[in-house]
Amino acid sequence: MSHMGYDRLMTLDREQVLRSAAALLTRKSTATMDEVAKAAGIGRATLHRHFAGRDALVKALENLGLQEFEAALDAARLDEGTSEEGLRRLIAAVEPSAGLMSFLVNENQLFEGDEVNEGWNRADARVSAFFRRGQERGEFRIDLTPAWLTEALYGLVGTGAWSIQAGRVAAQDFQYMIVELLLGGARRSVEQ
Amino acid sequence: MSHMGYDRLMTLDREQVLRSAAALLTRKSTATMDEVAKAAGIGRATLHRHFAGRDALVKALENLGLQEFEAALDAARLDEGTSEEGLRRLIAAVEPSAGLMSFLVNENQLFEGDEVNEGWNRADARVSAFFRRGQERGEFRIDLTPAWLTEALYGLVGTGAWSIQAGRVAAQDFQYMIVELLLGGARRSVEQ
DNA sequence: CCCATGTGAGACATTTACGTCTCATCGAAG
DNA sequence: CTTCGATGAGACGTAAATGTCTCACATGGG
Repeated sequence: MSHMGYDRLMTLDREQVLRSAAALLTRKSTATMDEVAKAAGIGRATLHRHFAGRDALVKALENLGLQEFEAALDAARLDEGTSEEGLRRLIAAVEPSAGLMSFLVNENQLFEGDEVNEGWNRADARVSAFFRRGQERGEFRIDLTPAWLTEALYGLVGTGAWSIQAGRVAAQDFQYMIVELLLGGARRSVEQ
Repeated sequence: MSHMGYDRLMTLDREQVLRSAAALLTRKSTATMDEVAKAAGIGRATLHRHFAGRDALVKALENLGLQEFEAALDAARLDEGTSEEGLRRLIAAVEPSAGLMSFLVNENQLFEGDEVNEGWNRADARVSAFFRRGQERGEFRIDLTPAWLTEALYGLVGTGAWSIQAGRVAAQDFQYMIVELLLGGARRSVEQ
């Protein structure tokens, strides 16, 4: 077997290339195909053999990110236990993909009407439904819309990933920082 | 008088060009100089007369954003009243510049070691000091570092601006969404 | 009325990244 | 050993954006 058009099965090579591309593009979203290739330790020609062009590469990254995020949603088992427990599991499951998600969150500005977007709409719906469920259970406040909480979750994950990457916060605090801020906010409450 | 090198005084023309450039680049960070010019309703040549090149344009935007953010910090009078009141004033004061800040937050990834960065370090220090002061007063929880709260504030402002721009949340909710999430989080607390 | 300044339109050369191609090499399977 | 396939290096041609330049126009002041 070798590399083929289908993207369901992907060789380890292809996956590793995507990994390093994600790591690079997270830091420098305008990186050249040549830089991407060098970062992956392969030649530019080989990169083009794997991905028809830059668009194809970005689309592959979107698919990978979406795939990982949906896997995280599955792994988080959002409907088990309290909403807080579900959220903690989700952030924990998402942490390995945070860098990639950070890139995609900032990049998705450009894309519209793609079929990829449909996939993200599904994921968004799952997150949004999770927050709504939490509201209905009385575990989440109802004056913040599920849509906003969803966006805020993405934003905080991206910010967290970038802050760690920039060395401004400690990597080990990723989950705690995000979950605690998202759940409890900065205000010091009596019940704590 | 005409346009001159100094940037402290700037003609209304220059300022308006920067405004529209910010509005465009917030939506499409890779917009062409030609697109920026057309968005500003001027010719590409004129744009180049005002700003030596794309780098100069971006740097001018950074200066404008920094200037506006520092003005917002001043206007917020962070040391008056409770920390919560200060934060509310800051978010309110920052709202008009949220789009520009959203652009800069995502763009600043690239720049390092500039003199602009020094300006942002000053601003960061002010925000961070504000959170630290709130902690010392017992108004903010101490298990979230001032550095992280600062980053989260930037991230949430950017996310809020983008979410509104994308039509996913209502513009009128900007301040409330950010302040309430940043302060109180999503958890429904007994005391409310 | 005339002139000076700023402007828009567009031509032009340059740069840069892209995408394609060729060719020599390396490695593994037969 | 031989052969087939994938790779790296690099040489192209191409497309797009940039930055500079010229020129005609228009507007406003002297």
